[in-house]
Amino acid sequence: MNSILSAEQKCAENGVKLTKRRKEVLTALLECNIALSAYELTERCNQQGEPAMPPMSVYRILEFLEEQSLVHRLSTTNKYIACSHISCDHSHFRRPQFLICNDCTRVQEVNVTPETLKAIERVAANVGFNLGDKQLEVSGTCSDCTQ
Amino acid sequence: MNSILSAEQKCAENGVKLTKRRKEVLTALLECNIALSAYELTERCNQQGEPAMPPMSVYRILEFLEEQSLVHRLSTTNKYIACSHISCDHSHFRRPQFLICNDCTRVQEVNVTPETLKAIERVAANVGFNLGDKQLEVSGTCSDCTQ
DNA sequence: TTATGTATGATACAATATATCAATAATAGC
DNA sequence: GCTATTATTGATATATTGTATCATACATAA
Repeated sequence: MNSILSAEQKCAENGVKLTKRRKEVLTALLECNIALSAYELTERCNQQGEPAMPPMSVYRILEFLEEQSLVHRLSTTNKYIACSHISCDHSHFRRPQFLICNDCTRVQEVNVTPETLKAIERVAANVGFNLGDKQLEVSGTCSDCTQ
Repeated sequence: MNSILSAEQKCAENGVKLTKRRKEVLTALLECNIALSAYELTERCNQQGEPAMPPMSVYRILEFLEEQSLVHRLSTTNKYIACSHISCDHSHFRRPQFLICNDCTRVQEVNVTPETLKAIERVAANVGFNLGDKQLEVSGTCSDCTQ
């Protein structure tokens, strides 16, 4: 649970706090290591002995964790996943590119390459569109499921 | 409403039918020219004089229209938009890339370029991931909203 | 210690999506 | 044309997901 320490530190730097409840949610996400919906995550939290966590709180906390870049929201699936870079030092990553497996639902986080970004930007610029995205989500079949 | 004719023809070729109800839904989408949620679309359909269309039917019909590539589902926003190529002859387009404006919600459909696809595939292949996606969705600011 | 802001609890409800079965319409085969 | 079969729609119930709101607790600074 080194990640929790890093997360705590990161929050401190931003002048916000990783409270007990927030830790619970982040820990649940880190432990399961897959993408979960808000309600699935609520269930997980409530399987621990802690006082019951209502979905409303989970939504609020997820919003907070996302602002702190501790979790990512996958908008194509409406699920949340812990950032795979929590324990890394350097705070400036390239935009994330999520590879979502249609079979096992596993999600891998890699970096959008400059070439990809450039290629997408070029097409957008053709019609005067300004890219504002922070992330890319694509689905397919992961290595485990490609036999 | 040339598009409706093309759509009818396309369905005929596939051995399926563009029924009255399906036409209603497709027409509503074509007329408004923006992306709508299933329920928003339901409302639109029910503003016409036709017998009330329940949401359940709209969901079913949207599924059908999507299979026929007459409408696209934007998974990042959970909305539907008419394909901008319904009246085109050539049936084989490149995968669509949707440019979703965060300000006015307008959606432009362009084609994913081979370079983009290649760039994304390369990164995916690095971790043994097989791309299965049919479309790309990115958000930002459209030309109208960029003053 | 009081005031102020932040975080959480507790409910209610809105919005979105699916399951299921009955009724109707279309079509093929006779 | 008539019946068996399938496809489509109607009708209803319910599951799932997400937000609004106000009260309470908690921390921190003055």
